[in-house]
Amino acid sequence: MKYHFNEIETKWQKYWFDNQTFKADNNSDKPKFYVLDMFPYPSGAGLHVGHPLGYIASDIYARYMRHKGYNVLHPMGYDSFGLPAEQYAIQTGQHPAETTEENIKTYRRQLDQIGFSFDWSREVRTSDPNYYKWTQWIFIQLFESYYCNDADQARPISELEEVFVIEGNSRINAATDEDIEIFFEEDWKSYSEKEKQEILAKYRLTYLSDTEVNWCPALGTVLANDEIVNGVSERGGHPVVRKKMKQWSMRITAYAQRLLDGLDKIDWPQPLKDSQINWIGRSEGAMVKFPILSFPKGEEKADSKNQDKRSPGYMTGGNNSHLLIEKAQEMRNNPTPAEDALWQSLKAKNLDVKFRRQHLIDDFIVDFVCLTKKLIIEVDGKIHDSKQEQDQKRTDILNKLGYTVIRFRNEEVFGNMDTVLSEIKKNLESSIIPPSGARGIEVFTTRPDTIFGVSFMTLAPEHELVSEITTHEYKEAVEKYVEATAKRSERDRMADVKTISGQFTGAYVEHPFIEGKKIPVWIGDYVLASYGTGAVMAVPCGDQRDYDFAKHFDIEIPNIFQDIDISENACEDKSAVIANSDFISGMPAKKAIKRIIYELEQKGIGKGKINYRLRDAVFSRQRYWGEPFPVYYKDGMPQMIDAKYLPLRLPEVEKYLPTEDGKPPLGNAEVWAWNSIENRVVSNEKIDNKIVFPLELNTMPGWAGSSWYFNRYMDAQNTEEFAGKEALNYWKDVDLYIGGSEHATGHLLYSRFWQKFLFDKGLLPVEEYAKKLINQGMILGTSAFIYRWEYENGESDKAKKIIFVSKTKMESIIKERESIENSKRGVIGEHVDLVNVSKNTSSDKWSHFTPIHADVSFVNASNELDIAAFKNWRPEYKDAEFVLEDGKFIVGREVEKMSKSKYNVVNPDDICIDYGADTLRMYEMFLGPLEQAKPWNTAGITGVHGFLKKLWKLYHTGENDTFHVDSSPLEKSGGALKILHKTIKKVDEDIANFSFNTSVSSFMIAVNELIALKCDKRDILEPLAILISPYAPHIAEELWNKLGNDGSISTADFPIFEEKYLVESTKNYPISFNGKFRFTMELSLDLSKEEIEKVVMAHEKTKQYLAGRTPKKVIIVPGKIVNIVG
RNA sequence: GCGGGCGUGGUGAAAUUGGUAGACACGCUAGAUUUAGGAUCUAGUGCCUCACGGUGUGAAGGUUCGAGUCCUUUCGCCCGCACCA
Repeated sequence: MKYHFNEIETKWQKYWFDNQTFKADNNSDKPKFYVLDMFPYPSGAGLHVGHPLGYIASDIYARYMRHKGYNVLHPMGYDSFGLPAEQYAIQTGQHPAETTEENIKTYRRQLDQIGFSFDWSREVRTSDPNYYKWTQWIFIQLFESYYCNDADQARPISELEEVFVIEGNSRINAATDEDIEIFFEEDWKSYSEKEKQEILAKYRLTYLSDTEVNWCPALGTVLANDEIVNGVSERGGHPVVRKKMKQWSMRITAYAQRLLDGLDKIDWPQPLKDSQINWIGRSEGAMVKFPILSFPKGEEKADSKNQDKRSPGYMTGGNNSHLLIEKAQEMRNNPTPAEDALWQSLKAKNLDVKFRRQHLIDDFIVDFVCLTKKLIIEVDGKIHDSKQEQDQKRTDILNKLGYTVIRFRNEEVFGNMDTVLSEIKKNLESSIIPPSGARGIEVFTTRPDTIFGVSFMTLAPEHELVSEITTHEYKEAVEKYVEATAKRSERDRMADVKTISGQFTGAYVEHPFIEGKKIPVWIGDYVLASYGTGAVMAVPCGDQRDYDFAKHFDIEIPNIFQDIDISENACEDKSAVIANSDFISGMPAKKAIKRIIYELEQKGIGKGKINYRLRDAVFSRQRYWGEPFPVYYKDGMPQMIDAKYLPLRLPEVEKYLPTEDGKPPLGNAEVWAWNSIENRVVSNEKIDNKIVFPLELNTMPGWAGSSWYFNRYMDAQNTEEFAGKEALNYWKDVDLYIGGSEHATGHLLYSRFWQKFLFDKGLLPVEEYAKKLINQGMILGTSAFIYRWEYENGESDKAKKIIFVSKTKMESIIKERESIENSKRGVIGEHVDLVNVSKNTSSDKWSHFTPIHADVSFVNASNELDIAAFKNWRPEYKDAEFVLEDGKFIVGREVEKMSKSKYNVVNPDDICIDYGADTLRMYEMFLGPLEQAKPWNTAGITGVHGFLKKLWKLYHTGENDTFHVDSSPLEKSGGALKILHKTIKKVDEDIANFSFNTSVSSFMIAVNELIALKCDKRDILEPLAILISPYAPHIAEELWNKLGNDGSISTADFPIFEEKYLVESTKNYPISFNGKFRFTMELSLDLSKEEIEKVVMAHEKTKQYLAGRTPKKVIIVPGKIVNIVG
């Protein structure tokens, strides 16, 4: 009986479907095992032969684990929101849902045909409202949460509101926007509802913010960085501008450390971990604040009498100075009687120091301050009795900034000015803190130990302080520079690393440890606004970029390294000893860093800080085909739709393009407003901003739905929860996840973030969702090229025939041409005559060959082109001429990514028809290691197909090749048993190591050997069928059935390896001389070293190879090798 | 520049702890069989050499009785990040 794979495969696929063979139960006595594949985006092109590679591997694993007695969850679904369906909709008007539905049907048919053991009852589709309902729900949970750094977990936002009412935000340690300001309970109470919401947004784990995006007006959409090439759109080459847009962001940065720490707990490939580590980009260092010495507005009056002799003042105000400065002026002009009295006294008494009144310190207006001594004097009226607590907080903050605050009551000032003054004097004496303002430039540095080597400071041109600190003199130059950099795209700036550019601002900061040392502040585009604080302390002797900058602009380069020459290059070596650095001189970097951080913290001007490269993730897309946000806008502020009313379904639109005024496609929807009373979507006409409000027009990005789908599989039909507690606790996490490494810093990072968040909320039992992950390598295509002869020398190409030249011939023409070139004969070779091309007599202008992709389906295994098929492919090739070699046309081959445009796609459907699914499965595994990229070559498939035929034959040794096994008990002859157990052992090990390619080999070896033995024993062939069943399930089911078993083979117990069948009594020892193998000797394994030596030395070949010499040494490793040295 | 991975026949690749390099296949060669084959079977196939033998895992060193495997240097290819302070 022949191996009719098509019949067998259809039969068993139907059986599995009818019997729900692979439906997993959420309740079982068996241990659980969860095998997951990355679900595909169902594209219109269908699956090619590369896609199922990972699915086959995971299916083998899942089937193997079922044999091993596990309750296996092996689901599949579709990541069905996405761009191609939307673009197709723009072109054709067909609803993306319809296209997607069609594509899914194709996918399902293709997947079924390969015989996967998926539990389809748990299928998920991200575009299904029953699914995205829960994606929206998770979004709401994120909105209602903030990240508490003290508890190191996400907490409800309502907690914050409770604290704000009682004591403001000064004691909250949370992950927030950078520009968070301190406020007190009175402030909170005085804020409007909108202001409160604006503040809370800075804490929420998802928030709206103005984000710079790449806007392409011609395409009417935002583009991702990788969709832009050389400043224009990849598609169509339209210009792209940077534009600020209100976008949803995810505060993934809150989880940076935990995302890093979690990697230690999971068995994922190291390269993938490395790229996540790299992406998160943790660096340890310090924040240092350099006080600004400048001529800021207001301060420059300090010495207005003599413009040339202006001395720098200290900018001590905080970030809100611009709001407070007028008020301070007003207060200066209208002092209270007590303030006025004290002011007069302070001026009159010569205290040797300068006092300022109503001065800005951070975001406070203090009554009097001596900046050089950092002493603040406050004069309070009665009103302050009721505000003591608030005053204390203000004092605390000022103390933190290094100021001493002393407080007098109005009565004291009027009653006894002398006592007040002597008190002030006393404080001035004791205070020896050097001057420093609250206003300063903060920098992040990983090398705080090099702080004494700072000779300038560089700000990113976009830094917010640039406009404030630039002096009059440099204003024009700075503005010009800022404008010039703004014009260049981020990409240009990054690509152009070599050009050094920058501009001095005229401003100075003061060195934190060297009193009075002025450090010039520059701007330069080598500093990125988006990393750290957007400012660097430049240490030219310790950083090459700073060094180059300093050299270029002729800035001093102080050397702070002991015995290191920095005349040519900076020294970035951390092992250098610090010198010329006051209290850290002589220390190695590590110690110096510790000390500096300690000192910075003591002085309140800096602290140890861990900085991350990771940015918050922009979560808005200006697309139609994605999850709608469950958000409407009231007074411009986002409001969440109550979870009860989810899903918020995608509205119908007429056009899938953005609107003419640049709104996202959902702006075309006519019924897209939220009635907050009836809690339903209503027509836009009803918007009154009282009850009916506009809905969000953006949709969620592709990674929203894929960030939690693995949890949904555990309880895919649940309508009450995103997944039930019981199911979640049973399946817990993925035991094996297989997918591509291209998702390393996308899906695989975002999904870990969501998992951790949901874990924090107590909604999930584990913090990492996938214990083990394998990246399958890409299967590459083998493109076929044919070589087109290109005419030159001015003759009209169009009039000429299209001529293709067979590969070897083409190569020999080129070779010949080279030799002609070399000999400068200028005569063309005979091959050109053969193709009737007029001879080129000028040797400097050769015609040449252009390789053209030919569809691989026109090419056979011997690289011969089916010329007739090729001519029919394209009308322009109809009359083409072909120059053959030995009567054949041979194509060139090259390995490339499999893609439609390269005509090298191999369809699994064709393989299944020609060779069967079992052959496809085994061949894909046989190609090479799972994790490695490898080219597809259909020609090689015959080896695996032949193997399956041999396997079939092994069970069909009856008359006329009918099914036959010998069920009589096995005789003693251990040969077959040894083969079986050797194979069991190998397959067990290989599956444990995900080395599927080698187990296919061992099956081949086993079958070859069993055929040689003419083995027909049931005791061998039955376990063999189970062994092969994970790899080739259809043929295994058929054989299992023929062996007389009922039901599916899929849960048959996997054969158990027994060592006893492999025990050998002898070993064929390799005998080496000086490490060189010469011959073998069959010896008993019972022999001792001495006995082996004796036998080997007595062997005549040994004598022959020794040729009379006496060996110096004989190495004997029992059971392994004999090596004779001498 | 930084981080990671990989270099073994004509091709895809094997080689648990260092112990007979190239298993298993493809391809190729020869033969058998068949009306024919892209079917089946047999034998051979790293390279050099008629052979004896020599040589061989990108290259060069080293450790070792013994190295594809360990160490150092170096070259090439691929992937990720990229002025990250």
